[in-house]
Amino acid sequence: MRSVKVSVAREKLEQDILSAAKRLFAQRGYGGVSLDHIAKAVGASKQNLLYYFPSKEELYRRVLHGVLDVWLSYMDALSQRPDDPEQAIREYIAGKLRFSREHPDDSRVYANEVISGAPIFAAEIAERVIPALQADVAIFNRWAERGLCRQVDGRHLMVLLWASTQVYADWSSQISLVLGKKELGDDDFAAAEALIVDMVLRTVLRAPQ
Amino acid sequence: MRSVKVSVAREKLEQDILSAAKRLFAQRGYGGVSLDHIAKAVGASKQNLLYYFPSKEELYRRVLHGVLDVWLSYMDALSQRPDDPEQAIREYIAGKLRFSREHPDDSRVYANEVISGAPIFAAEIAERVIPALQADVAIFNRWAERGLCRQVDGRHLMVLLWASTQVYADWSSQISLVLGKKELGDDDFAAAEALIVDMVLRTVLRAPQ
DNA sequence: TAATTGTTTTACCAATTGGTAAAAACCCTA
DNA sequence: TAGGGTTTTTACCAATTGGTAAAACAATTA
Repeated sequence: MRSVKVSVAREKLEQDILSAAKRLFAQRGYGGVSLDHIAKAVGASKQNLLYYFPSKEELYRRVLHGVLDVWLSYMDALSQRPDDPEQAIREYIAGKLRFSREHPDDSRVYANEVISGAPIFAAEIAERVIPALQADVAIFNRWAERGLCRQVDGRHLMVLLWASTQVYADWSSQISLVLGKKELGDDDFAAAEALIVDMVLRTVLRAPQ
Repeated sequence: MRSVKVSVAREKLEQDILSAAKRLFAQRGYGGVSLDHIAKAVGASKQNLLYYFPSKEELYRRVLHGVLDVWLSYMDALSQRPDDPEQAIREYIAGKLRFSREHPDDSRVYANEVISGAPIFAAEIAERVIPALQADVAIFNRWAERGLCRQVDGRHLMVLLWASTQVYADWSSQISLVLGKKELGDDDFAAAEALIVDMVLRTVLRAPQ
């Protein structure tokens, strides 16, 4: 039976810490960030931060957990339209690009962890990502069986979809240079979406027009 | 007029340091690696390492420079076959996947740097990568003019090619989980190549069969 | 208001960080 | 074998690292 007011204030600071930590981990990776950096970013002391999170690794784990929540929430588009591959694929790609646009730091934290071999993440990926992926692969297979789409290796296709959408978050600094802009805009994401959708539909659909 | 023998020994250790540093930076990022880590990895002392490289940042710069050399060396496949888009694209994709296969640490160092906003790399990317990219884009445009291929946004297409090939180095830990293997094999890279080539050719070529 | 609980601050700690200075060891050539 | 340059080691350094212990402060409730 805890007090509501205290709980709210506590939750607020806890969230502030988590989001500051996410931003910094995204930019510099786990080893490149100190508790002091994070503490200063939220205007608290390192010891105060350690009151909320017992260790740096535990804080990082919490960040990762939240990142994975967001990541997975953009992954169920395929199952929403079980009878319409074209629309399902369109929405999946649009959703993943929206994720890159709206949650670039989540994408970067995820990428950093995976690049370093997912030392902390591996178990959670195996438990949460792989089943979601297998569900999506199964959907492709069912479409193929019903003649709604061509037979494809769903696993490699999903990898390609992840790669080509998340790159617009993770590599935004380089893509900006490539496009000659300070940062990516709506038009750039629209162009990316058009290209990726076009490519995937051409490859996956049975009868492209 | 420097002594040959000394120079060879020196070069050897210098290369050892560079490659150990590359491996560690690839795995943990710049901030996650200490000079002591690198020194111990090559069996030398930190101070000895600082005799060869004046500072950690300078060592990192040297690593980045080498990485970019390798990266760019896989980027000129398009210009090798100026009259045959299909073969040029096939070879470009095969080459980039070979890069992921043979130089995964180079790919990861590159990715880490770009993800963190390319604080040190930006200038060199602008100087060396962008021109190479523009050359490739120009090739696509010329093909389109001559009716050899469909009109596409070469910049986004190149981004997609980078993303979908390098992901097999940077995300190998996650892709292994997805494929249910301990590590990626020849067959996986072959499957990836088939899918990517298929998709790109379908999209880019004027008359797909 | 007193006691209790929850939160923040102060004071530490040993280990590690990137880096310097100088002495010592090594190696080649005159 | 002596000297001179090159390389490595030893000895430091101040700052920062993640983390602990306890005191001080604030808020809530009996």
